[in-house]
Formats: sequence, C-alpha cells, structure tokens
Amino acid sequence: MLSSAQHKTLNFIRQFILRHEYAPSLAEIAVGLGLRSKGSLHKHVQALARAGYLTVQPGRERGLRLTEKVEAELHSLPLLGRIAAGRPIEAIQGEDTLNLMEFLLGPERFALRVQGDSMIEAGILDGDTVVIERRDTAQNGDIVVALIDGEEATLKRLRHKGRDQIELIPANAKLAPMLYAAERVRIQGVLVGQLRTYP
Amino acid sequence: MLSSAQHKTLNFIRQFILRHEYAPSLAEIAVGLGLRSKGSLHKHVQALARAGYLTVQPGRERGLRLTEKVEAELHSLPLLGRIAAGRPIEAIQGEDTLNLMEFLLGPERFALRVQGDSMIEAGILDGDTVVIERRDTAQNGDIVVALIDGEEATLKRLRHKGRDQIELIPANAKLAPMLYAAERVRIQGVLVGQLRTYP
DNA sequence: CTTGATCGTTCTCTATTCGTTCTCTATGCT
DNA sequence: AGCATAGAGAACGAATAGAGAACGATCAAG
Repeated sequence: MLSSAQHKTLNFIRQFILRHEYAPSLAEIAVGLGLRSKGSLHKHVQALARAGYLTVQPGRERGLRLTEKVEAELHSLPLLGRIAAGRPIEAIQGEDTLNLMEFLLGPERFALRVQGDSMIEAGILDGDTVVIERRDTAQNGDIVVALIDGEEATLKRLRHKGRDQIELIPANAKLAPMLYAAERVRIQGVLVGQLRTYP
Repeated sequence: MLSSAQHKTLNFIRQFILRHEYAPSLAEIAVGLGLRSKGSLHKHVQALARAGYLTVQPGRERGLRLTEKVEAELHSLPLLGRIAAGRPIEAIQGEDTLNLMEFLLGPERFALRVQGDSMIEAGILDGDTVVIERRDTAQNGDIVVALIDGEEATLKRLRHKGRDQIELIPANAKLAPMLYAAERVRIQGVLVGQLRTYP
C-alpha cells in the first residue's frame, strides 16, 4: 500500500498525464503538490516505480509512464472536471479524484439489475444497475424497491397518500401510477446510486 | 469474537481505507473514534491482527493492511438479482457479487461531471458523473467527448457524415444536431460508464 | 556542433509524524 | 474484592518527509 505522500504524488501524475498527454517533471509535481523542493519527491517516485505503479526511464526527462496496474488497483478515477456544452472542460476546485468505492459502497447496500422501461424518464434505463440501501421506510419522492402483497417487487417513486394509502409512480408517461393500501406494500430499500456501462 | 471497541476500530479502519486508499495512523484512528490517546488503541489493533482481520508491519508508519477476505468484502456489493415491474426479484444465476472496480475502472479512464440536459434522452442527467476512456477515434453511435476548434468541449453522440464531416447529435428533442468539418472536431474520449448518486 | 536552460539524481541536514511501551486511573462484571 | 477491559498521558526512538544545494545528463534551438 502507498503512503499518503506517495498516493498524492501518483494521483497528481495521473491527472497531469491525462490533461497534457505528457508526463510532468519533478519540479512540476512539486509545484502541484505545494512542495518547495524535489528531493523527497524523487524518493516517492522511485517508491512508486518499485511498487509497480509507474515506470521511469532513468535520466530521461519526463520519463514517467503509468502502468496498467494503476487504475486496476486504485479505487479511483481522476476527476478531470465539469463538462457542459459550449465550454472547455473546467476543473472542479477541491476535487481531483473520484473514489468509486466511497461513492457507492456502504453498509446495508446491495445491487439490482433493472429490467424494463418503467423509470426511463428518471434516467434509469433497461439494463442499468441500481444500488439500493436496505431500509423499511422512505420519504415522499424517494425511489424505492417495493414488495407488493409479498409477491411482486418493483422499482418506483413513492408517495404517501393520506394515512393509509401508498402510491407507486413510474417515470414513464405510458404507465399509470398505482395506488395500494399501505399494508399491501413493503419497502425493501431506497435507491441511493446507479451505474451503467457502455459496450 | 470482537469486543465492541475492537469492532469500532476495525470499522473505522475500513472506512478510512475506503476513502483514502491508505491506512490511517493510530492518532487518526483515535481522533476518528473520539479518543484522546492512542495507548489502548495499540492494544486493539494488535488484537485485530491476532484475530486475522488485519496485518501490521511493525514499526512502519501506516503499516496496517486489511486481510484479503476483509478487503474483498470492501470492494463489492451483493448483486441480489434482477428487478422488473410485476415480478419478485429474481436471482441472476452465476453472478452474485458486483465488483465495482472491474465494472468501471480501467486504464486510460477518467471521470467528468455532466452539466446540462443535452443528453437527457440517453439517460444522462445534469449532475451525473460519466466515465470516459481516452481514445482519439470513435464509431458511429458512440457517445464521445469532442473538442470543437480546440475550444469547446461537449458530450454528444457521434456520426460520421460522408468522408469529412462529423455530426454531433444531442439526445434532447429541443436541441438540433450540429454538423462540423472533420478537422474542427477532435475526439478526446468515448463514454464507457456512468454513475449517479441519490441524496 | 555548441550553448544554455531544463531536468533527474544524489546528498546532507532538520523537522515532524508515528509506533511502541509504560504507568496510572476509571469502569463494569462476577 | 478481584479481575478484565478501556482510556489518559507521557516518553522514546525509529521512520518518513521536506528543504536546499550541487552535479551531470538531456534536449531543443541556433
């Protein structure tokens, strides 16, 4: 495992390479990390090379290369910034890496694969994977996994109607909301995350 | 069996590693647990090591490591199955855990936060995070990060029109496709993944 | 080929962080 | 009471990080 300083160094290098398409010099890393000398930096880089995260071409200027191991073993991706139509990618200040684990993992969470188009207008498509946090209550507007009559499970937006009715609302204009007596509906969990891969 | 204090200690260490990708120091654990000294913590850590939950590299700073078994739990979610309207959750045979790292991480990938609604009909909403794989070519139908005139970056679906024109197509009926001379458009990467969290 | 700026490498020195160990005290349980 | 467990606090030495300077290699421009 990497020390704190090594970790920061590696992340900076990763991000620099993605932005510039060439490796940073030691001095540039030092500036980027707020250091005033590159003596110790050299040690960190060597340690990273020894640990297999990058290769150095000794003596060569900007001779750092990332290994494939990096992304596979770190849990994070460089977060380059914000993209909006019509503007260049802007850096998001204060955030530079996205820790996927922290982003989606947690106690009492599980994943489900979504089938069907009933939540399509909420941006949840057929084939997406959703992350659910196990909970037996939810608030109006939450998207929940609900079990109806102990038989049918479904992913819908929830609304409490009065004291003892529950409405499950699909996000699809073609489908109608469904109204149930509260005792027929058991909430199994609340949607907390979602992910999708593209082929 | 772990004592209450040991359990809290282990949980904190797991959380810390999840967030930082390196181990906490004893002092950091102490702060995290609300302790004012690290004397007894040392005992707990040793006990956890003896019980097989983690290993310590004696003397080394931040020398705590989670055991493989503990770490594997940390990287994945249980994948309970498939959910569709009108049926109970069905197990997906052959798959029972979802390893987030394999799912979205990979070499030459980075993340961007999406701003705007131009891809809303593709299920990409304002505020979503997209995972981009760096590539300079793409196929028809791919969703790409394209740099126009070296100035504007945008996330759109790509279509080659003839030999030297490129069309960038938003997924929003309110917006029109844009046609550019091929040399004005540089492809920076291709969309390979997407994630979203719900509050 | 020569030149000069850039860059990697190495070394020494210093400050800080950190693990480890002890002692002492407080608390809960049988 | 007796015992096990937990925490406070201090002290020590080891590990680590950083500053700063010096040197020689690298590389692009003339």
